[in-house]
Amino acid sequence: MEIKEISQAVIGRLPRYYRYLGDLKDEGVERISSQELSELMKVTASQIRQDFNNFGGFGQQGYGYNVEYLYKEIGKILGLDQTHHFIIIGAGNLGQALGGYLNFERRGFIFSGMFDQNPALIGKEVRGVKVQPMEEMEAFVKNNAVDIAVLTIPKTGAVDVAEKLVSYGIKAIWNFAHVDLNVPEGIQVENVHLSDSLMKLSYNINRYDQLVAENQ
Amino acid sequence: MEIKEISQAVIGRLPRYYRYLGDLKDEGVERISSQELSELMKVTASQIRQDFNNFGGFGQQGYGYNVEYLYKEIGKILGLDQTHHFIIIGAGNLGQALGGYLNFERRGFIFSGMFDQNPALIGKEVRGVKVQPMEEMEAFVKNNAVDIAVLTIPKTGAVDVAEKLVSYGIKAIWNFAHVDLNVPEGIQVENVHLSDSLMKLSYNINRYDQLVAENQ
DNA sequence: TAGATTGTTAATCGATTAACAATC
DNA sequence: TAGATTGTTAATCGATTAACAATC
Repeated sequence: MEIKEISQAVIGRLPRYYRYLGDLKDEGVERISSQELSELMKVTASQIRQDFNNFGGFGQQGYGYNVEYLYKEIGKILGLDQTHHFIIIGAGNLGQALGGYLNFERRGFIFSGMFDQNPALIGKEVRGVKVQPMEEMEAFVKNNAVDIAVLTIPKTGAVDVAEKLVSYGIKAIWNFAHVDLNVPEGIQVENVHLSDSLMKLSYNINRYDQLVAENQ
Repeated sequence: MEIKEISQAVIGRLPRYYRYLGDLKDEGVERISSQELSELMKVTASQIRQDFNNFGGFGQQGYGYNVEYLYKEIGKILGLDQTHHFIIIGAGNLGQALGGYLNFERRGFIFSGMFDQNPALIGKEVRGVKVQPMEEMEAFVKNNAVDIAVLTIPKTGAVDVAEKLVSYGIKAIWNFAHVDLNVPEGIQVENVHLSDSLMKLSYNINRYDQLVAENQ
């Protein structure tokens, strides 16, 4: 089977579709047209149809889309029908928050290990998982089929830790450290740079204030 | 002064420029050309020059850009020369992590209040700020010139709380709740949907696995 | 002045939207 | 069959890249 390259713009929209379809499913809605969904989600119907058609036709002319079927298919595309094991490096508040988040488990992401440098945190438990010293990381990754590493450590050291994780065989890094990692091709990285996000917000506040000041 | 509308694509790149320039400044680098910066950041020099020119010329032909000047200018564009007061709604681990993050303060974001529904958390202190009951929110926002509300509560209730915050006069919401808020024009919202981000990562892992399987 | 590098215009590329034929 | 709505092609729009004249 040939796999067409799908743009990250499309991929980025899939989780939102998935969320809306999940809600509709829970409300007992059986079918929906691209038009109805477009009004709900405030995007164009055209975009919805284009997006879905990247993966082959999920709908039916004259009918629309079956909500439950579409929901499941998008889940499959996102790989949510598969199980991934993740570990968290950095057992501070953010690491604990992510470790404690039950919804990840529901989507197939299994929280299986947690590591920290700080001796004071070793042994602490988050949702049944004990914090281990960094020295245990290598053996743990290799023995437990860990796919994903979540980096919730300060930016100093993040690049080094990432490099080590890759050498241990990790496939993907969810990076909360405020630094760009440099990983080999084939290792997936998803950055969550919280302060970048806050700065964008700050820009938009300012921009709006200026706009208002101007039109007075 | 006329203000040109800048695309969010450009705005989204500014924090990253800001970070690199800050690092260069700390390393004592005085000037940099778009070419050098492009190699460092792995973007095209053309894009760098286009981006900066949205805000007027920051460079000098034959010389390049003065690092410190450019750093400061981007900071101003992002509104980091101004002070914003923020409160956090939801004093769980994520809320505590964000409240405890010192770097925000350095950028002009002052953590000034924290609220939660859960009586067990009331009175708890995060970086000198005491958790207050939700009933205190209205008076606090009105009396303390709070600009930004950070929503770290479950998605149930988030829409309601956001609506209330807007009625109290908040300007912007940094939304960590996994739901789309519906706010009036002029209220800035920046969503951080963590599970969406994790799903994208999951997609890319899968995609790469398939690619490898195919080419075997 | 010559060399370097920006600022800016033009060309290209990709993503979004519109339109409509296919088909349920 | 007629009406509805998809799948898909074509048109438009916006963002990125290339090219080069301006200028330090």
